Amino acid sequence: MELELSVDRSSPVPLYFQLSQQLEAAIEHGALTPGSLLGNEIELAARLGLSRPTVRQAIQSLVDKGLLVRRRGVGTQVVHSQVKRPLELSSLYDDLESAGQRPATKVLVNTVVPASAEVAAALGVAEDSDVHRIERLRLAHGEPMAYLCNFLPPALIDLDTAQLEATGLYRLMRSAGITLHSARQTIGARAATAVEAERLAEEEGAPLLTMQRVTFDDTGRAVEYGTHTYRPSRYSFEFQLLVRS
Amino acid sequence: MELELSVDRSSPVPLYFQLSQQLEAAIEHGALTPGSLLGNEIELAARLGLSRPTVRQAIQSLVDKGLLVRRRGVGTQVVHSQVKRPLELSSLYDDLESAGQRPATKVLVNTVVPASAEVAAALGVAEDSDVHRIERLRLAHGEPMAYLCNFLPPALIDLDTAQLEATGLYRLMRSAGITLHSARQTIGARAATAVEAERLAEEEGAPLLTMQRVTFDDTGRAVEYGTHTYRPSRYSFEFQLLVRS
DNA sequence: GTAGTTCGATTGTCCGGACATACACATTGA
DNA sequence: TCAATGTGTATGTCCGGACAATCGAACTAC
Repeated sequence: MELELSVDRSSPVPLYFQLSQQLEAAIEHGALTPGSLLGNEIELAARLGLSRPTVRQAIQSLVDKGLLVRRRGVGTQVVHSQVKRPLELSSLYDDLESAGQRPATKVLVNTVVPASAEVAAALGVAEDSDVHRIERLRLAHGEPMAYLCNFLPPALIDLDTAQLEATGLYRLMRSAGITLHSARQTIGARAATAVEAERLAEEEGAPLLTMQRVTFDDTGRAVEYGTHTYRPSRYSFEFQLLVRS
Repeated sequence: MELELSVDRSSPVPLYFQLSQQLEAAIEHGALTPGSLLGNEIELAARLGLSRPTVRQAIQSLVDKGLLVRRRGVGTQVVHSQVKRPLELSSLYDDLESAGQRPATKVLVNTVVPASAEVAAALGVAEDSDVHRIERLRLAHGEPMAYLCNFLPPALIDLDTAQLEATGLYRLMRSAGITLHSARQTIGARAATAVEAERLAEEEGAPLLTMQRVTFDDTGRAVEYGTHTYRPSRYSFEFQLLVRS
């Protein structure tokens, strides 16, 4: 079986990227079956009219994604396991949407408040300086699923309530030209207080899943701090990890 | 300020790796301050007597780790944020130990059982075939912290109870020559049953943090399936994420 | 003064080659 | 029979160069 691969040299898309996408598609589509060898790099490069470094760059990106495994003296083969998606800096909104849940958002609060000590420390701004505060209720199938409380530094983005109800916060930030880079997260659990129970239609004392997150852009600025609580019967965190070798 | 960098060509350690380690150390140590430019690649290569691709490979590995950011036409600079550690495929034991908690483990069960449907599906073995089952209680400061129930395929590793109490499961597997590759994890929460409460010295109905994980080695084989419950007052999941661009 | 343009600097992409290293397998030897 | 050795093949590392794309700043023109 010969895999059909080709590159378009007139395209502005980098050659290694064209190749890696085709390989990834072939794996996803099943044309490259798990465990199968990929053929050696030299020959592959010759077949495509590319140099070996370019082919290696394409392969390496898929190795980094966990789709391929290289073995010296053996070859490169497709990992045969149910690799879903590696852990991304994901938003709840996108998670739900990709699960076909058609999420709804109700904005409870959208205002500017002085930063508390906790918020100031997380965002790296002065205490009592102005920060945006938004509180949202995320619903799926009409049922409350999560309560989201977020703080953003001022002058970063203007938060329109209508937009917040139509899409997710991360998507808004990205379309505002902010390139998200990393986030620090803590996931825990606790018993619901009376107020929390009321918000999420749970009983007081019921277990809640909690997540706190500080998100940074590519310059290292903190761009968002959030405290979220989820109903564990409706949501859990699910992700794939890769070892860093 | 000139950063002291040098490579040892007689060392078997790859040159790019030597360089990346020195740069990482310099960042960690503070010699390279956040936001500072790294100097252009050409000049850096010349100074070290290396080629540009080698220098680029070193820098790239740190970019992948989230320590550096490249900007075309500008240069490469150190990310200025409190980057802790990226999310690793971590073991609870290592987590605790690195936090200086001196964890203790009590092995409750270490036996071989026929695989249930759930376990068989997770490990990719036939139902009712033999699998190892181990149940452990993880303690810190004499207090129970987590209850760990794990299943392993047979003939992979022999599980000595004494060893299990002395170290973590992941460390045992690694030293048995198994190279961990990826894991699929689910984190949730639920109320403790009477049995769970008893084990963890909690009250019935108290919130518990739960984690299920299937771990794969580099050939894609499932090598471990685990169901863990944590006391949320004693433990929470904390990690750093990077965006995949 | 402001907007548009040019230009230098720096990374991004790609090439072709060379040698080292590790693994699998066949061969050889005891 | 079994272990040690050799051999082929594939990836790992490294080199030196070339041109393109992009960013920032200085410069120019209105």
